Amino acid sequence: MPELPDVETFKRYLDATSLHQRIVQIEVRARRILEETTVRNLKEGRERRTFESVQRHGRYLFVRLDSGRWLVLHFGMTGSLKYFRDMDKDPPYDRVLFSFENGYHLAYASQRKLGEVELIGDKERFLEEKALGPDALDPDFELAAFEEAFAESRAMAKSGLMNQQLVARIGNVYADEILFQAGIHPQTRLNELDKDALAKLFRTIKSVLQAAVERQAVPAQLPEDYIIPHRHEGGVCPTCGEALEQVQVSGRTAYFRPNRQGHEP
DNA sequence: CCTATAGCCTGACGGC
DNA sequence: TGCCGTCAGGCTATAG
Repeated sequence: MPELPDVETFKRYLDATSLHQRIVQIEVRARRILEETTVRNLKEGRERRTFESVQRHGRYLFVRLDSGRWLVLHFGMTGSLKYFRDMDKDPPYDRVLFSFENGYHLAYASQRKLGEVELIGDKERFLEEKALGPDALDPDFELAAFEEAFAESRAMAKSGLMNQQLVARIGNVYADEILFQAGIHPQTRLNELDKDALAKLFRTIKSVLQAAVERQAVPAQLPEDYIIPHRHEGGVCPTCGEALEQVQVSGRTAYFRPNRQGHEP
Protein backbone atom coordinates (compact mmCIF):
# COMPACT_ATOMS: atom_id res chain seq x y z
CA MET A 1 0.00 0.00 0.00
CA PRO A 2 2.45 2.67 1.05
CA GLU A 3 3.30 5.22 -1.59
CA LEU A 4 3.89 8.85 -0.88
CA PRO A 5 0.24 9.80 -0.19
CA ASP A 6 -0.19 6.78 2.07
CA VAL A 7 2.91 7.67 4.04
CA GLU A 8 1.70 11.26 4.38
CA THR A 9 -1.54 9.82 5.75
CA PHE A 10 0.46 7.76 8.26
CA LYS A 11 2.29 10.93 9.27
CA ARG A 12 -0.96 12.70 10.05
CA TYR A 13 -2.19 9.66 11.88
CA LEU A 14 0.90 9.69 14.09
CA ASP A 15 0.49 13.41 14.66
CA ALA A 16 -3.09 12.90 15.74
CA THR A 17 -2.52 9.92 18.01
CA SER A 18 0.95 9.33 19.35
CA LEU A 19 2.78 12.54 20.21
CA HIS A 20 3.87 13.66 23.69
CA GLN A 21 3.03 10.42 25.43
CA ARG A 22 5.56 8.58 27.51
CA ILE A 23 6.60 5.26 26.04
CA VAL A 24 6.58 2.53 28.65
CA GLN A 25 7.58 -0.39 26.50
CA ILE A 26 8.96 -1.23 23.08
CA GLU A 27 8.53 -4.76 21.82
CA VAL A 28 10.39 -6.01 18.77
CA ARG A 29 8.73 -9.01 17.23
CA ALA A 30 10.77 -9.27 14.04
CA ARG A 31 14.40 -8.35 14.42
CA ARG A 32 14.96 -8.22 10.71
CA ILE A 33 12.93 -5.00 10.50
CA LEU A 34 15.59 -3.19 12.51
CA GLU A 35 18.31 -3.52 9.86
CA GLU A 36 21.38 -1.82 11.37
CA THR A 37 19.77 -0.97 14.69
CA THR A 38 19.96 -3.53 17.49
CA VAL A 39 17.01 -4.39 19.67
CA ARG A 40 19.01 -3.25 22.65
CA ASN A 41 19.80 0.07 21.08
CA LEU A 42 16.19 0.66 20.16
CA LYS A 43 14.89 -0.16 23.62
CA GLU A 44 17.64 1.21 25.80
CA GLY A 45 16.87 4.73 26.81
CA ARG A 46 13.95 4.92 24.42
CA GLU A 47 11.48 3.53 26.86
CA ARG A 48 10.40 6.51 28.99
CA ARG A 49 10.83 8.79 25.98
CA THR A 50 8.15 10.55 23.96
CA PHE A 51 7.54 11.18 20.27
CA GLU A 52 7.69 14.92 19.73
CA SER A 53 6.98 15.44 16.04
CA VAL A 54 6.96 13.68 12.69
CA GLN A 55 8.43 14.62 9.33
CA ARG A 56 8.05 12.85 6.02
CA HIS A 57 10.53 12.70 3.16
CA GLY A 58 9.40 10.63 0.22
CA ARG A 59 8.29 7.37 1.74
CA TYR A 60 10.24 7.71 4.96
CA LEU A 61 8.86 8.99 8.23
CA PHE A 62 11.19 10.57 10.77
CA VAL A 63 9.82 10.61 14.27
CA ARG A 64 11.61 13.05 16.54
CA LEU A 65 12.17 11.72 20.06
CA ASP A 66 12.45 14.04 23.02
CA SER A 67 16.01 12.80 23.36
CA GLY A 68 16.82 14.49 20.07
CA ARG A 69 17.28 11.28 18.12
CA TRP A 70 15.09 10.05 15.29
CA LEU A 71 13.05 6.96 14.80
CA VAL A 72 12.94 6.16 11.08
CA LEU A 73 9.92 4.30 9.73
CA HIS A 74 9.83 2.87 6.24
CA PHE A 75 6.93 0.76 5.12
CA GLY A 76 8.12 -1.36 2.23
CA MET A 77 5.32 -2.95 0.24
CA THR A 78 3.03 -3.85 3.09
CA GLY A 79 3.72 -1.67 6.11
CA SER A 80 1.18 0.30 8.11
CA LEU A 81 0.55 1.86 11.52
CA LYS A 82 -2.24 1.23 13.97
CA TYR A 83 -3.02 2.97 17.24
CA PHE A 84 -5.28 1.06 19.60
CA ARG A 85 -5.93 0.26 23.25
CA ASP A 86 -6.94 -3.34 23.73
CA MET A 87 -4.48 -5.99 22.65
CA ASP A 88 -7.21 -7.93 20.87
CA LYS A 89 -7.03 -5.07 18.34
CA ASP A 90 -3.35 -5.73 17.76
CA PRO A 91 -3.10 -5.93 13.95
CA PRO A 92 -1.77 -9.02 12.20
CA TYR A 93 1.93 -8.90 11.35
CA ASP A 94 2.68 -6.50 14.16
CA ARG A 95 6.50 -6.28 14.04
CA VAL A 96 7.30 -3.49 16.48
CA LEU A 97 4.93 -2.43 19.24
CA PHE A 98 5.22 0.83 21.20
CA SER A 99 3.15 0.98 24.37
CA PHE A 100 2.31 4.30 25.96
CA GLU A 101 1.66 5.30 29.53
CA ASN A 102 -2.01 5.97 28.77
CA GLY A 103 -2.57 2.31 27.98
CA TYR A 104 -2.66 2.72 24.20
CA HIS A 105 -0.30 1.07 21.74
CA LEU A 106 1.15 1.96 18.38
CA ALA A 107 1.90 -1.01 16.15
CA TYR A 108 4.20 -0.97 13.15
CA ALA A 109 2.76 -3.81 11.10
CA SER A 110 4.26 -5.29 7.97
CA GLN A 111 3.27 -8.58 6.45
CA ARG A 112 6.31 -8.97 4.24
CA LYS A 113 8.93 -7.37 6.46
CA LEU A 114 10.33 -5.39 3.58
CA GLY A 115 10.31 -2.11 5.47
CA GLU A 116 12.54 -0.90 8.26
CA VAL A 117 12.47 0.66 11.68
CA GLU A 118 15.70 2.33 12.69
CA LEU A 119 17.09 4.67 15.25
CA ILE A 120 19.40 7.37 13.94
CA GLY A 121 21.04 10.52 15.21
CA ASP A 122 21.27 12.64 12.11
CA LYS A 123 18.40 12.88 9.66
CA GLU A 124 20.25 14.88 7.00
CA ARG A 125 23.07 12.39 6.97
CA PHE A 126 20.58 9.55 6.61
CA LEU A 127 19.03 11.23 3.56
CA GLU A 128 22.46 11.77 2.07
CA GLU A 129 23.48 8.17 2.60
CA LYS A 130 20.31 6.99 0.93
CA ALA A 131 20.97 9.50 -1.87
CA LEU A 132 17.38 10.58 -1.60
CA GLY A 133 16.25 13.29 -3.99
CA PRO A 134 13.85 16.09 -3.01
CA ASP A 135 10.42 15.23 -1.73
CA ALA A 136 7.87 15.64 -4.51
CA LEU A 137 5.41 17.62 -2.37
CA ASP A 138 8.00 19.84 -0.72
CA PRO A 139 7.14 23.44 -1.71
CA ASP A 140 10.86 24.04 -2.15
CA PHE A 141 10.89 21.46 -4.90
CA GLU A 142 10.08 23.77 -7.81
CA LEU A 143 9.90 23.57 -11.57
CA ALA A 144 13.45 24.78 -12.11
CA ALA A 145 14.93 22.01 -9.99
CA PHE A 146 12.64 19.49 -11.63
CA GLU A 147 13.71 20.54 -15.12
CA GLU A 148 17.33 20.40 -14.15
CA ALA A 149 16.95 16.85 -12.90
CA PHE A 150 14.66 15.50 -15.60
CA ALA A 151 15.28 17.37 -18.85
CA GLU A 152 18.63 15.74 -19.64
CA SER A 153 17.76 12.25 -18.47
CA ARG A 154 17.52 9.53 -21.05
CA ALA A 155 15.51 7.33 -18.72
CA MET A 156 11.95 6.36 -19.52
CA ALA A 157 9.36 8.61 -17.91
CA LYS A 158 8.09 5.96 -15.55
CA SER A 159 11.62 5.02 -14.47
CA GLY A 160 12.37 8.67 -13.82
CA LEU A 161 9.40 9.05 -11.52
CA MET A 162 10.57 5.99 -9.64
CA ASN A 163 14.20 7.06 -9.39
CA GLN A 164 14.93 8.30 -5.93
CA GLN A 165 17.86 10.47 -6.90
CA LEU A 166 15.74 12.62 -9.18
CA VAL A 167 12.81 12.93 -6.82
CA ALA A 168 12.28 10.85 -3.70
CA ARG A 169 10.44 7.98 -5.23
CA ILE A 170 6.85 8.47 -6.06
CA GLY A 171 5.79 4.84 -6.32
CA ASN A 172 4.56 2.45 -8.94
CA VAL A 173 0.84 3.14 -8.79
CA TYR A 174 1.01 6.92 -8.53
CA ALA A 175 3.64 7.04 -11.26
CA ASP A 176 1.04 5.45 -13.54
CA GLU A 177 -1.58 7.94 -12.42
CA ILE A 178 0.68 10.93 -13.01
CA LEU A 179 1.61 9.76 -16.51
CA PHE A 180 -2.03 9.04 -17.31
CA GLN A 181 -3.14 12.50 -16.18
CA ALA A 182 -0.22 14.18 -17.93
CA GLY A 183 -0.84 12.25 -21.15
CA ILE A 184 2.64 10.78 -21.34
CA HIS A 185 3.47 7.24 -22.40
CA PRO A 186 5.41 5.44 -19.64
CA GLN A 187 8.22 4.59 -22.05
CA THR A 188 8.76 8.10 -23.37
CA ARG A 189 12.34 9.20 -22.85
CA LEU A 190 12.42 12.19 -20.52
CA ASN A 191 14.84 14.09 -22.72
CA GLU A 192 12.36 13.83 -25.58
CA LEU A 193 9.70 15.78 -23.71
CA ASP A 194 9.51 19.42 -24.73
CA LYS A 195 9.45 22.24 -22.23
CA ASP A 196 5.66 22.39 -22.08
CA ALA A 197 5.32 18.66 -21.56
CA LEU A 198 7.88 18.74 -18.77
CA ALA A 199 6.10 21.62 -17.08
CA LYS A 200 2.83 19.77 -17.34
CA LEU A 201 4.42 16.65 -15.89
CA PHE A 202 5.71 18.69 -12.98
CA ARG A 203 2.32 20.26 -12.29
CA THR A 204 0.67 16.86 -12.54
CA ILE A 205 3.05 15.31 -10.01
CA LYS A 206 2.03 17.97 -7.52
CA SER A 207 -1.69 17.89 -8.25
CA VAL A 208 -2.11 14.12 -8.27
CA LEU A 209 -0.18 13.60 -5.06
CA GLN A 210 -1.96 16.49 -3.41
CA ALA A 211 -5.37 15.18 -4.45
CA ALA A 212 -4.50 11.76 -3.07
CA VAL A 213 -3.28 13.18 0.23
CA GLU A 214 -6.51 15.12 0.62
CA ARG A 215 -8.42 11.86 0.22
CA GLN A 216 -6.20 9.94 2.65
CA ALA A 217 -4.94 7.91 -0.30
CA VAL A 218 -8.16 5.89 -0.43
CA PRO A 219 -8.49 4.72 -4.05
CA ALA A 220 -12.29 4.70 -4.00
CA GLN A 221 -12.33 8.38 -3.08
CA LEU A 222 -10.02 9.55 -5.84
CA PRO A 223 -11.48 11.70 -8.64
CA GLU A 224 -13.58 9.78 -11.13
CA ASP A 225 -11.16 10.16 -14.00
CA TYR A 226 -8.31 8.53 -12.09
CA ILE A 227 -6.82 5.35 -13.45
CA ILE A 228 -5.81 3.88 -10.09
CA PRO A 229 -9.06 2.05 -9.27
CA HIS A 230 -8.93 0.51 -12.76
CA ARG A 231 -5.34 -0.51 -12.58
CA HIS A 232 -5.75 -4.26 -12.73
CA GLU A 233 -6.13 -7.12 -15.19
CA GLY A 234 -9.16 -6.36 -17.35
CA GLY A 235 -9.39 -2.75 -16.16
CA VAL A 236 -10.74 -0.07 -18.50
CA CYS A 237 -9.98 3.59 -19.03
CA PRO A 238 -12.17 5.74 -16.75
CA THR A 239 -12.74 8.28 -19.53
CA CYS A 240 -13.20 6.25 -22.72
CA GLY A 241 -14.07 2.80 -21.38
CA GLU A 242 -11.49 1.08 -23.59
CA ALA A 243 -9.18 -1.57 -22.17
CA LEU A 244 -6.01 -0.40 -20.46
CA GLU A 245 -2.73 -1.76 -21.72
CA GLN A 246 0.22 -3.01 -19.72
CA VAL A 247 3.94 -2.86 -20.29
CA GLN A 248 6.90 -3.72 -18.09
CA VAL A 249 9.09 -0.76 -17.14
CA SER A 250 11.84 -1.04 -14.54
CA GLY A 251 10.55 -4.47 -13.68
CA ARG A 252 7.13 -3.14 -12.71
CA THR A 253 3.86 -3.27 -14.58
CA ALA A 254 2.79 0.07 -16.05
CA TYR A 255 -0.92 0.46 -16.89
CA PHE A 256 -1.79 3.08 -19.47
CA ARG A 257 -4.20 4.12 -22.22
CA PRO A 258 -2.28 4.37 -25.51
CA ASN A 259 -4.61 6.72 -27.37
CA ARG A 260 -4.39 9.20 -24.55
CA GLN A 261 -0.73 8.80 -23.67
CA GLY A 262 0.93 8.93 -27.07
CA HIS A 263 3.13 6.33 -28.61
CA GLU A 264 6.16 4.53 -27.44
CA PRO A 265 9.08 6.33 -29.12
C1' DC B 1 24.11 6.60 -17.80
C1' DC B 2 20.31 3.32 -18.12
C1' DT B 3 17.90 -1.26 -17.92
C1' DA B 4 16.90 -5.82 -16.50
C1' DT B 5 17.34 -9.25 -12.99
C1' DA B 6 17.47 -11.45 -8.62
C1' DG B 7 16.74 -11.28 -3.93
C1' DC B 8 14.79 -9.91 0.55
C1' DC B 9 9.83 -11.79 2.80
C1' DT B 10 4.92 -13.47 2.96
C1' DG B 11 0.35 -14.34 1.35
C1' DA B 12 -3.48 -14.18 -2.14
C1' DC B 13 -5.14 -15.87 -6.22
C1' DG B 14 -5.92 -18.64 -10.37
C1' DG B 15 -5.26 -22.92 -12.86
C1' DC B 16 -4.94 -27.72 -12.84
C1' DT C 1 -9.23 -29.86 -1.81
C1' DG C 2 -4.28 -29.40 -2.49
C1' DC C 3 -0.38 -28.01 -4.88
C1' DC C 4 2.06 -24.89 -7.82
C1' DG C 5 3.35 -20.93 -10.18
C1' DT C 6 2.75 -16.01 -10.43
C1' DC C 7 2.14 -11.71 -8.74
C1' DA C 8 2.02 -7.88 -5.30
C1' DG C 9 1.57 -0.11 -4.14
C1' DG C 10 9.63 -1.15 -2.11
C1' DC C 11 14.31 -1.07 -2.57
C1' DT C 12 19.11 -2.63 -3.30
C1' DA C 13 23.05 -4.90 -5.46
C1' DT C 14 24.71 -6.59 -9.59
C1' DA C 15 25.62 -7.40 -14.35
C1' DG C 16 25.22 -6.04 -19.18
